[in-house]
Amino acid sequence: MSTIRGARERARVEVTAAIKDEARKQLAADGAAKLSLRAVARELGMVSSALYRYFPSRDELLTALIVDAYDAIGLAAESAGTQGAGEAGSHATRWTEVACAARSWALGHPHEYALIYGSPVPGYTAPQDTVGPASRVGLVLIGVLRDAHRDRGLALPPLGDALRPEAARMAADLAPDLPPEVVAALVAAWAQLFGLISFELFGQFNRVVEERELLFRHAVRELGRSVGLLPEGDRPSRAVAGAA
Amino acid sequence: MSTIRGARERARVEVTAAIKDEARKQLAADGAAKLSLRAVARELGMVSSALYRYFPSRDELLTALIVDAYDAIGLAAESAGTQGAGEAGSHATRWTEVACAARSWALGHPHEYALIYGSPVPGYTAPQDTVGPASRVGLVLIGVLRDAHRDRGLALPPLGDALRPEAARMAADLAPDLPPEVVAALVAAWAQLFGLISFELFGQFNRVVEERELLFRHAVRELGRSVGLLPEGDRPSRAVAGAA
DNA sequence: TGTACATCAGTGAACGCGCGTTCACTGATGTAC
DNA sequence: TGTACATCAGTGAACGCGCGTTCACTGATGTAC
Repeated sequence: MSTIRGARERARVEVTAAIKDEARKQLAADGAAKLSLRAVARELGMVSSALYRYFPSRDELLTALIVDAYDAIGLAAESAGTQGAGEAGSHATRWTEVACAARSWALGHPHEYALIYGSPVPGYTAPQDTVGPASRVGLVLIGVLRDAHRDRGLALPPLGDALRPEAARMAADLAPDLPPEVVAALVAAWAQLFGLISFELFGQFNRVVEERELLFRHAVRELGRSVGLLPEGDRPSRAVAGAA
Repeated sequence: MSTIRGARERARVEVTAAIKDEARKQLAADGAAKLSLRAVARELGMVSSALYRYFPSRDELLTALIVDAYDAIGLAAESAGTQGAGEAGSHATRWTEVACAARSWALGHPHEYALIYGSPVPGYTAPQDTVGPASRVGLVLIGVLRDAHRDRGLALPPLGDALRPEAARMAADLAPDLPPEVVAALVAAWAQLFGLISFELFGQFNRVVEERELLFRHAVRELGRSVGLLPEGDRPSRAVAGAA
């Protein structure tokens, strides 16, 4: 699997990584639209046509960067989500930690974040390879709610008639063990979480919000409430039956 | 003010509009990064250098499009917000209507939306002219809450110590007549609203959400609750004193 | 009302630039016998 | 262990393209007297 056979293969892995690193550097400097194979090659001391041994086109390089970015923010969320996964009663805290991990990664990698959560790159359509990595953060959030539901149930009022079938469909797709109203709220909260991050990163909070981390934590705590999580210490008022 | 003196001035206004229209068309076709003065001129049957009589540079043209886009979505929100502004008890409905108007405009003008709420255009820094228009949607939301607060008060638990000073500062800046906890919740809700719209527009809901309008309306209703609005018919459980 | 002058929209050529991609090639590394 | 061959990373030149911006110019529209 991860064993590398010869010097040639080893070199290939290293050069591929170097290309992506340099491309990421240029992404950070000029944004995705200005990412240029020629510039990457130049900086690496190669001739531009040499890159075609590693990526068949500029778009494929972009795709690789997108997949890496989804994986990176997904990994950040996952490690924040598994820490303290055992301690009961801290589900709201875990929820917040996951959200904060996503935000921290975004602040540390603004252009990579823009690549995946900003406007789609013109003329570029994301291939199938990206859908798995793209869902990792969402899966972590689902995991937190699953644990919370198992341990103490999630308190959320039932849905109106209109949304009920769609919520049931989404629940069947994403998390059959969670109540549909929780899944509907979760999908919305997922989008809203990235709304908070994007507004901060893309400058909409300039001259409006100063203490951005404080506001973020507050909003995320409320988002947790909106999916049925209760802050530590509270007990659900109308607990839904939870397994185990 | 709006009187146009001579034929020359009239022509200038018309050509300026034609340039912006064509630029918007190209924006819709290829995205902001590919917007090209030469292509716009070509399509208009002019020589590229002629555009410099109207816009001193590509960036200035982009700025004009950005301002127009903010104004357009702002106007959409405003007209949704003033309809039914008189009818008491319908504040939650107005809130939802404003949000739906923003979403509708975004769905109808996806590339202009991406221009203002997507990743910042590389190498482009928004000048001062954009900050006024950029705040119009937010101001409409503030207006709805102001009316709701005047009519029946807004029910929201007090803030924790950490966020209180920042909330007070934001309230003083944005809406001195609203309680700080409402202003803090509103700023977050504002970002979250656009998170919902952006996820839908930028494709994150592909293969996840089918009934997007239903989910949006549901989430927006809950967002209204998060800023202290209560759906029609409900009375606030712990009404904060409202003026008038 | 008529004339001299100023303003300004639009032209056309040019500058200098960087881009993605193809292709025939060289020479080093790996493989099969 | 040694040799013949296949693989493949990297070269260098070239193709064809579009871009933003400048500049001296022409000719029509507007203005002052």
